[in-house]
Amino acid sequence: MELATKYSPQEVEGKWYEYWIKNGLFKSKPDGREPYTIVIPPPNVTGVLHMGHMLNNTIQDILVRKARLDGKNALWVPGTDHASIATEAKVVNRLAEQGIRKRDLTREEFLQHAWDWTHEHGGIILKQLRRLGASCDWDRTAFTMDETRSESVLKVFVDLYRKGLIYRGLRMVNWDPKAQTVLSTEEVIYRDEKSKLYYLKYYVADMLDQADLSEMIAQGSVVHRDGKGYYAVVATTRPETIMGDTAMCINPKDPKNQWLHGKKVIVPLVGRVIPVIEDRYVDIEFGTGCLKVTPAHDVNDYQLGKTHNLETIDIFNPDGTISDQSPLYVSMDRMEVRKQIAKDLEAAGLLEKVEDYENKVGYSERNPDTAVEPRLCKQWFLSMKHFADIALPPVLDGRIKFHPQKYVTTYRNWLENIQDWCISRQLWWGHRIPAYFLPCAEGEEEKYVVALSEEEAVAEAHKIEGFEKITAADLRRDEDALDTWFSSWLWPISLFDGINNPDNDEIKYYYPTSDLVTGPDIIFFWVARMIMAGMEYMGDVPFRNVYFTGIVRDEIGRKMSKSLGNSPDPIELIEKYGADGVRMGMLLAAPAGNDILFAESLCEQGRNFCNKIWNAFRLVKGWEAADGLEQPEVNKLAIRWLDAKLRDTAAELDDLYSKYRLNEALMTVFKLFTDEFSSWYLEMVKPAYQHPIDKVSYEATLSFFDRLLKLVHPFMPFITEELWQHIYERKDGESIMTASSSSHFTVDKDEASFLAAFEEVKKVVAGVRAVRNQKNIANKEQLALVCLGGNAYAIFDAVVKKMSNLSSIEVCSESPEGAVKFLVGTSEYAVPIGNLIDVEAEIQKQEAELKRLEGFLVGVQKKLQNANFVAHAPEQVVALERKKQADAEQKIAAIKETLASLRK
RNA sequence: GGGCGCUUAGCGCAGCUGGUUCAGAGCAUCUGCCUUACAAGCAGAGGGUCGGCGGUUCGAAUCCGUCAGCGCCCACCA
Repeated sequence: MELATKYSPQEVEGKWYEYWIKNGLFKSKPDGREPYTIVIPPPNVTGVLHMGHMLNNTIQDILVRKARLDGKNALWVPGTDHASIATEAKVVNRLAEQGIRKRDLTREEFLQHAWDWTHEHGGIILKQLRRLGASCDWDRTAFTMDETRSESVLKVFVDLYRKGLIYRGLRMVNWDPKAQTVLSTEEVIYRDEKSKLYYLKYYVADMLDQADLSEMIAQGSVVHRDGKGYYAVVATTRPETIMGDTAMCINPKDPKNQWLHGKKVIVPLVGRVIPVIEDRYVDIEFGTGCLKVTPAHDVNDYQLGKTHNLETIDIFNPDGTISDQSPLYVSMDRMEVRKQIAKDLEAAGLLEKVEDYENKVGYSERNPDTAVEPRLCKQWFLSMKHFADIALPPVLDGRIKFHPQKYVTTYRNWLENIQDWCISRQLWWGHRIPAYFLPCAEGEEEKYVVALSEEEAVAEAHKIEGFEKITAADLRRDEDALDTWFSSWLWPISLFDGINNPDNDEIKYYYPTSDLVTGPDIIFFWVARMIMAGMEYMGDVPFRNVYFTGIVRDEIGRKMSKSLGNSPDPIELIEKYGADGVRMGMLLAAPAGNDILFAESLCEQGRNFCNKIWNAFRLVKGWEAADGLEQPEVNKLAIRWLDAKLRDTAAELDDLYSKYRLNEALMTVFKLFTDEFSSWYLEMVKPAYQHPIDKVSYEATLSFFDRLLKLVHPFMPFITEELWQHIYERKDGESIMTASSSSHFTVDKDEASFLAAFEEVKKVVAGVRAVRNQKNIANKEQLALVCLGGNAYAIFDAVVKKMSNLSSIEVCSESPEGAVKFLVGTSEYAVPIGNLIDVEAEIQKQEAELKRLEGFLVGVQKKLQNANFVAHAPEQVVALERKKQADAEQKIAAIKETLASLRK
């Protein structure tokens, strides 16, 4: 086979991916083996692959391929999420482009558009994942809104309702005026914002008794007055909400505002007279200590309103414009009103001052430009106390491990302060809430039943007094859909149909899954809730380990985003560097939990590594194996060494995998291949040009290559499959993916010391090479090596000779003339180079080394002279220091001798 | 305001319960090589008072305190 000098992924990747699919190598079904299961964090069905997915899915694929190689029954289940709010927004936008407004469509028509869009764009992302090499069992591809999953969601809703954990209630919720739906508290993102603090004048409506007032002032009241009368000053960041003011509040303990006690004030511009109420909630220090109370539009004000029985005036429409409940600015946008009202207040002399102010404003996670509006509405909630109680223990006691562990604290804090989960959304794209309202008269309290189907709902309704005769036509199903996460939280269960069919073989075999790989940004949205659902419905954790990846950023640490244009297209990267190269690039910079600063140059490194592997293969495959040839000594040593080295490294890798230190595992594999295998082993056994290699060494090399490819495979599936198929004749359907490899590697004592000795030998070789480098002696030119006073590693002479290109290795007690000397440990070596030697330079070098060693010796001696050290430190440590001292002294003596001879 | 984490070579990082190989590998840099596997390569080399200060200890990158800088999460101060 003729091989190009460069690996070309384009010719290889598609071929093997097809082969894997054709042979059903990604498939899994329950059997007697140990299962290893990952469920994919389902990407948005209409999404496209971005760098975050690349990282996340590369990691999952590495884990699943490793498990497969270890002989486990590995399953990675793919699927997509309907992403209710995001997808609905996309569909609405697309319709808008076509001049269609959502509100002009019926629910059915709209859903038809949404499904069209889903079918058109859906699953693109899954196709892209194939390019990456993702070894998912595609036959199992699921969708959060497919039949099985939908049925599961509704069942769970009904079940939780019947358990009393789902309730419907009037609450202050977060409203996204753009998407026109309510959001959960987790979907609101608070950002610091530079804004203004407006100081508004609220004139006092009552007549003031001058005597009282004087006394108040004497007691510390701070009174404001101008030509139009007495007034209070209220500081607010939201002047546009004054139309909803129904009270002003002061702290009863605030002396400055005592004069307002029991009075009434007039809302500026609006003219409405509102009472001054008192509540300890008000911060005396903030602003003037006067708070305007708008119960309809602020969570705290709502609480105050409830306590003090205030009227609630909702001045906003769902789209964020001013409603007709307001006397002013009707149908203007709230943000416009803020600007306008400031001007109008100013003009009316009702604005005392404006200050710059920094505060936090909540934005919609899905519409980051839209400020969320607190709004009072009736919604469905899931009571969370119970779930927090069942979800906390498994994480605290280690049944679920977080990597990195620090997220345990985050998790706990959230659960301990959990709020009820608002699960209804005013959207159509999603699972429609299975609640049916019964007919009722205007103003009467709503009545409803919750049931899986309309028939059931009718039956349920019949049980209610007064509704015994009701028919399906009388029922009105709730228009709202469920929060997307209300389906995702069932994912590890619903993928195996564990809700509908709790005792089926699949759920029993695959649940709990093994590892979950996801970002810390959805720890509350998803991870925590899956644990809740798992504990509630399976009585067991949904996964054993959670690997939190970092956020993919660009080289200078900015988050990758479309608007910044700093996010490379993953598919283009794959085309440029090959999937294996990109996978390596992603992982190189990705320690668990740290953000990764992605740079294309990392993919280059990956591509280069592919070439390295490719070329090593070219070399080996180019050899001609000769039968009767005697095996050189150096080959025997090399083989013995690499065999041990491979087992040793494989053990190290297993350890790294078990700790999810995948980037370190990759680095270990990388060094194993480039340094140990290519630079050392291959160079040792490599026959002279156009000479054959002995059969034994050849076979050994092939088997080493085979073993190495398996170690590399989880990281770089394509190139490893390609080469693995070429090492030996393989049967059709065979694959490196499932090639057996013992997973327990050990190195005995003898081998360990052999490995250690070899490391010393490498230093000798490096020493000779350094001499060549300094003296500009070509590699072709043979040198001689003299071991002064003895050769501790004589059995490795063949190695040293070949790797340093030596004519001879001799043991002498004296250094020959004109030699450069170097030390490895305490052994001294000399390389005679005749008249090439530069005596002056050599003296300088040796003197520098002498100085360093003498300094080191002083340090060690100080330590040993310290009676406390000798008395307190463990014996071993003291012995070690003594050895250091002896070694240093020996080295110093050797250098002094060298210097003396140089100076002769 | 509360909580968590980080600060080690130019860069991004590893250094587990304090003491062998503790100051490390990778990339980048520099030097020399187009040595018939690979120049997308090979062989060498340089580079850090482990954020500052204080403490515990015979001994601290490692433990404790404190300060500074950075980051993340949570929280109803308008």
